[in-house]
Amino acid sequence: MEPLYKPEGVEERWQRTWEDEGLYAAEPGSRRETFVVAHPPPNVTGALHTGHALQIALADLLVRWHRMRGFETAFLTGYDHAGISTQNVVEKHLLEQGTSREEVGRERFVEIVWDWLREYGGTIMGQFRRMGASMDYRRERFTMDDAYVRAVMRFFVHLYDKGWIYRANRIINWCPHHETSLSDLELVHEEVDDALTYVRYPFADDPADGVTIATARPATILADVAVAVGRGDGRWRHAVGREVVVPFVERVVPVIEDERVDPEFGTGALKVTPGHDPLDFDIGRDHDLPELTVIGPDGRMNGEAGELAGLNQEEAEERILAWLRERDQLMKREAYRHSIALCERCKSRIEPLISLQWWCRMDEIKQPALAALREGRVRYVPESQHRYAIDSLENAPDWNISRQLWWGHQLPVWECPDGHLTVREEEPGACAECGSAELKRSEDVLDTWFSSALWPFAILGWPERTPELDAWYPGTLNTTAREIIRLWENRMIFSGLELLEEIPFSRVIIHTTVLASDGRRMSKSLGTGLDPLDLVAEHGADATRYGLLKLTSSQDVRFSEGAIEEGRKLANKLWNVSRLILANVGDATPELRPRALEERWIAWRLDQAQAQLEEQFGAYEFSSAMGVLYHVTFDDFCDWYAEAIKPRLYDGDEDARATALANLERLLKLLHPAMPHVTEEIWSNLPGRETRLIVSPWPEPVSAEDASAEFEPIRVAAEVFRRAGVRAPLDEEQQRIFDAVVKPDRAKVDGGDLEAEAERLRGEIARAERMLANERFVQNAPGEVVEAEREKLERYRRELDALGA
RNA sequence: GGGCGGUUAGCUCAGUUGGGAGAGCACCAGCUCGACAAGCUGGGGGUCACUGGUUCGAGCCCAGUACCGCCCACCA
Repeated sequence: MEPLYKPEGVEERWQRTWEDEGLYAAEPGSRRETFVVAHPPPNVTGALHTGHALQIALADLLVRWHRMRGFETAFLTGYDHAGISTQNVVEKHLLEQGTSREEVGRERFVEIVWDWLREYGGTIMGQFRRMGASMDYRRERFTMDDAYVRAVMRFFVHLYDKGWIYRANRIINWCPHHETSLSDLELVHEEVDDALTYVRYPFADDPADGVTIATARPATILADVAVAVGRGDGRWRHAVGREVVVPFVERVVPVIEDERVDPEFGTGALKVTPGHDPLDFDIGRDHDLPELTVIGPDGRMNGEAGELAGLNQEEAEERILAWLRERDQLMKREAYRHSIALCERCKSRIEPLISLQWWCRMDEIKQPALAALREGRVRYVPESQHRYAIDSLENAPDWNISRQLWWGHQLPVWECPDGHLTVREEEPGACAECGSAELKRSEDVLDTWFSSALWPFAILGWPERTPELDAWYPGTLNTTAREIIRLWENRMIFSGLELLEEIPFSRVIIHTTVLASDGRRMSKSLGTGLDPLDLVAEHGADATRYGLLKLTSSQDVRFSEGAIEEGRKLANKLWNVSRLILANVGDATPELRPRALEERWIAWRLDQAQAQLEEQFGAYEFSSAMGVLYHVTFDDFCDWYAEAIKPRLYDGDEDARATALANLERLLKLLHPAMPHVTEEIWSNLPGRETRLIVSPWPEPVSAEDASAEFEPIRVAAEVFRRAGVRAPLDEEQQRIFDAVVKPDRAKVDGGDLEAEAERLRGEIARAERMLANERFVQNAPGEVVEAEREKLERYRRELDALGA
C-alpha cells in the first residue's frame, strides 16, 4: 500500500464492482422495511453540475446508511425529457447544420430529437455513477418511455373528466423565440433601462383638452380600448365617463374608473390594452372591453396594425412617436428603469398575449396536499421551507399546462370540424359528440412539469398495479433545491394524493444552494459554474462528497475548495492509519477484546461518535456529521488510540491486534455512507474479508462503560506537560499510555511557561468561583449548567495541582 | 412593494432552550518518533455589522439602523 491514497482507478473499480455484483439493485419482493428515494430526474441533455453533485452526496449518504441498517433501499433514477430545454438544444444543432425546425417539419423534427438524444443525450448517469451514487441503474426511466407516456395521458384524462382541466382564452406569457406559452414559473426578471412616454389622448368632444397617460410600450397604443383612472381620483373627475381619441388609430374609447390604477404612478391615468398587458386584461374583462391584438406570435406588428403591419416593435414605436410629435401629443419622455420578464431559456422578452390555452384548476386538487402539509404528513426540511411550501400552494394560480412546442407529450385531445373536443387516452375513431371521423389531434404539448409531477409512481409502472408500485409507493424522501418546490415537489404531492390517494414521500429535504466563491450564483452563462467532475478528477469522489456535505448549511454557502481538500485529507489519514494497523497485526482477525484503558476508551468514543452521527443523519445535519467523522478519525482514533496501541502492536499483543482491526472496521462503517470508495478499498484489505462493506451491517453500540474518568487525566497531564514541562501524577496504566502518546522530545520542556500557565488557571478558577458564589446564577441557571461549572472548577484546580507537582 | 435569510478570525463557516468566543484552511514556531508527498505539538489573530433595551450575565432574547443575498409581486 502506497503512503499516499490515490482515489483514481480505485473509485471507478468499486463503482463497477458494486453495480456488477448487484449491490445497488432493489427488489420489490423483499420483506424488509423500505427506504425509497425517487431521485430528481435530470434533463436528458444535461451535464452534472454542483447542485446535482450535492444532491447525490446527500441522498446517497442516506441510502447507503439505510442499506447498512438493513432497509430494502430503492434509489431510483432516470431522465426528464425537458421539453423546451431539449427543443432548444436540438434547434441550435439544426441551425448549425444550416436548417431549422420549420424547414424539417414536426414529424421529422421529433425523429431528429430522438436521434440526437441517442447520440448525445443521457450522459449524466455515467456522472452519477462516477460520484458513487448507489442507484438501481437497471430501473432507469425516461419521461418519454411508452409506459410513462401512458401515465401522463391517464393523468390528463382523469383531470379532464373531473372537470379540472379546461381550455380558455387568457393572457399568457408568450416567448416569441420558442413561439410558446410559458408559466409564470418559467420566467426570469431583469432590470432594464427603458423610457416612460407621456402621451396626451384628446377628448373626443374637446380636442384641445385631454388625458395624459404614461406608457413604457408606445407600440401597444394601437390596441388601446380605454383609458382608466383611479377610483375617486379628483384630478380626473372631469374626464370620467367622457371619451378620448386613441392616437394614430384615432379610435374613440371611454375613460373609466378602476381601483387597480395606481394614482401615484405617472399621471394617474392608464391606457388600457387588454391584448398586451396582464393588468389591462383583468381590467378589460371586468369592464367588458374589447380585446384587440396588434402584436403577433412572432413579436412583430400583425395585420391589425394597419400600415405598421410587419414592423418590429422598435420600428413601430418610432413611427408612432413621430406621429405624436407632429401633433404635439408627445408630452414627455423620461428615463425609466424597471424589470421585465424574460424566457428563462432563451432570454427573449416575454410578450403578454391573449391565447387559447389549456389550464388546470388548482382550487380542489390542492386541498388534500395542503392538508397533508399542514398535518405534517409531508414535511419539508428545514421548517422555513415547509411554511413556504404551504404558502405557495395555497396561493397557486390555475396552471397553464399547454405549450406550443413540438417536443413533449402531445395533448390527448381531438377536435372534429364542428369544433367538438374528444379527450381520450388513445386515439378515438370518431368524435364523441357528433360521430365525425374527421378528427385532428391538438398540436399542443404538455408542460414538462405536468409529467414530472407523476415521477414517484410513473417510474414504478403506474397506472399498472406493479409489484414495484406496491412495494415502493409511497416512497420515503426527496431532495431538491428551493426553486423546485413549486415547480415539482408540491405538484408531486397533489398528483400522488389525487391518483393514488397517498402521499409520494413524507420528507422533502431542501438543500443549500452552493454559490460560486465570489458569492454569485453558479451559472454557465455567468461563467461562474464549476464542473464537479473536475473536482472528482482532482480530489476523488469521496473527497468531493465529503466537501459538499461539509458545505451544507442552513443558508446558501460560497464554494470553497478547502472543504473538498479537508475530505481528501481525511481519506488519506484513514488510508494511512489502516496501513499502520494492517502492517502490524500479523495474522490476527478482527475481534473486539478491549482490555487496556485506551481500548475501553476508544470503544466509548466510537459509541459516542456513532450516536452523534445517527442523530445528525436523522436530522439531515450533514455538515456537523462530517465534523464528527473528521474529529473522531484524526483526534481520537489516530492521535490517541493508534498512538497508544502502537507499542503493543509491535510487541505482538494479540488482543491489541484483534481489537485494532475490529475498531478499524467500525470506523470504516461509520465513514462509509459519506466516503464509500476509500472505506470499501480498505475493507477489502482486511484479513478474512469476503463480504462487501456496502452491504455490511451498521454497527451496534459496544455499550462500553464511560472510560473518560480514567482517560481524561492523561489528556490533562499531556496538556500540562506540553505547556509547562511538568509531569502530573498518573497511575501505571495511565502512565503507559502517556509515554506512548506524549513522547518527551515532542514536549516543550523549558518550564518557562509554568508561571504563565498557573496564572491562566488561577484566572479561570477565580471566574468559576465567582459564578458559583452568585446566588442568582446558582438558583436560576439549569442544574446541568451549574454542575458543569462545578466540574470545570475542579478540573482547573486539578490542573493547577499538577503544575505544582 | 411584500416575504425569508444573512452579517462571528485573513478565507469558508459552526456556535442546539442566555453561563468559559470555536472548527477547517491559511499564517508563525518547535519536533520529526518504525502509518501519514506529510504528520505531531504549541502559538498569533475576533468591538461576534451598528445603536439602544431586557438580564446577575447577551454572539444568542427584544426594538431599531445599515449593508448583502434569495424568493415572490400586474406599478403601466
